[in-house]
Amino acid sequence: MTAVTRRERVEQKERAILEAAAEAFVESGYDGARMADIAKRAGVAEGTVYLYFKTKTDLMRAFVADFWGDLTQRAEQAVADKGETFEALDALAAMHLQNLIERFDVVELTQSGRVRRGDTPGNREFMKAYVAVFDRIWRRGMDRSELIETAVHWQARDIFFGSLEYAARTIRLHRDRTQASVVDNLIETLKKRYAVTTKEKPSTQKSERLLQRLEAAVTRLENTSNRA
Amino acid sequence: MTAVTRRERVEQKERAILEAAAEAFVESGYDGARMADIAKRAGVAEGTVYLYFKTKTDLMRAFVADFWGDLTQRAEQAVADKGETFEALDALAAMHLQNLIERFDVVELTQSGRVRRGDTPGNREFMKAYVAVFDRIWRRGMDRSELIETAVHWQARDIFFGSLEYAARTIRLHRDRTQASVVDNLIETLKKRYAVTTKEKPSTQKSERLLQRLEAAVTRLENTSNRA
DNA sequence: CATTATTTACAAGTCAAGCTCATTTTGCGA
DNA sequence: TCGCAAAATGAGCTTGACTTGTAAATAATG
Repeated sequence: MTAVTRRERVEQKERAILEAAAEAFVESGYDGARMADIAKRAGVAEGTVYLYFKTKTDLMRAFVADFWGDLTQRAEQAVADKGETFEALDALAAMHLQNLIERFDVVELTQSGRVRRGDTPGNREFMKAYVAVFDRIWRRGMDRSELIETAVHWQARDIFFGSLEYAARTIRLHRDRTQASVVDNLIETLKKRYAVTTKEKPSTQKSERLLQRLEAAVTRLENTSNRA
Repeated sequence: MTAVTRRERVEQKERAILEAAAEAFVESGYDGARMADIAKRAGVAEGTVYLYFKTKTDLMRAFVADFWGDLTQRAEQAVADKGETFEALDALAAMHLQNLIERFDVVELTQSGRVRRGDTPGNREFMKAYVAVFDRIWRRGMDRSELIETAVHWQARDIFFGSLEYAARTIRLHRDRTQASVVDNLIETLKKRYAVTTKEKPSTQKSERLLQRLEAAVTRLENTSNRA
């Protein structure tokens, strides 16, 4: 418990403050949270907090970064054992939606990332590593030709994350609407648009060959019957 | 300019304050905007602002409501003369994306709608009338059987608005990515998933039957001509 | 171990910004 | 012109993020 080295003690206190902040932010939102309260929860004077985090904004940034870091780990686990592209996407979507719904407060914090005009909020800066999980699946899918060649990576990604975020809001408002159906629908939609259909193409090719043969035959027959 | 009746004067002043607030919010964001500055811009004492709007939050709410009101009008116009479901959706999507990109600052304000824990921010409260435009198109599409019967209205809506919002962010970050392609892709995706394919399904069935018949005929003819 | 130096902690105090309220000004009917 | 209610004012009040001068704890030095 009680650490020995200086470094350990410092890190321990930093964690304590961060945890206190997390509680406060989740309970009261960014504006609602009071620095004084966070200090008290961490068992530290108000001034001390500022030795570890320059501003309140900084504190929230750290908190949000932590959050997305955790999510990324979980996402990677959820996806690890999934071989086929849409299986992996399904797992990722289910995970993502679940987290969005459970911890929507934090997600909203992420996006409302206090901007005082001028400094880049990095709304999505936090999400970069997280989004990379999707990117990896997608790229692998392209390599394996499980996705059509004309698929535009970033457009698919926006559909994926965008619709899930909106769905999360909807579900929070109407508890009767199920997560599973959202994920199923999304995956179905992506499949219809982006999946390579190994069955369809060949069959049309076959019928085209057939058509050519028929046309040739008919032409020939027409000629012979005309001549006759 | 100078109004006559008391009522008119009051309304005029309210508008002046609202306009001043709009400028300030767009320039500096919610936090950056100063009530003192808004008052000065509107040519009014700071206390006066509070006679018209109870709080700063209220002021922003009014501003954002106005904004979405305008958008709704424009959306309705854009969609008015579009007959077929996906044509209308295409027009709406193009309009929406355009506005998201142009006025993203306001959209972000909408979502960061200051929450002091407890009161519903009504993120989407503003958007209700706006979203109704989509709903109308969709419902009509169902009535006309241009959409498959199993389509889930709200899920489609979330895909529509969610992906457009994310796409808007992406496009703002990478100016080279085009709006048109996003809209095309979205509509294509929705079609593949939700459109009733009155031509395709029956036609392929029909053409297959036709093919079979032709093949049989040709085979027969070939045989007879061979025999001859 | 004593002393000095440095890092860490503290909490009283500053400052800025949203909001209030006692007072003044304005406009209208009698 | 007078009276009075509605409208406007701006000097404070309050709150909460941040600063800063001071004190405690820890490390370095002789």
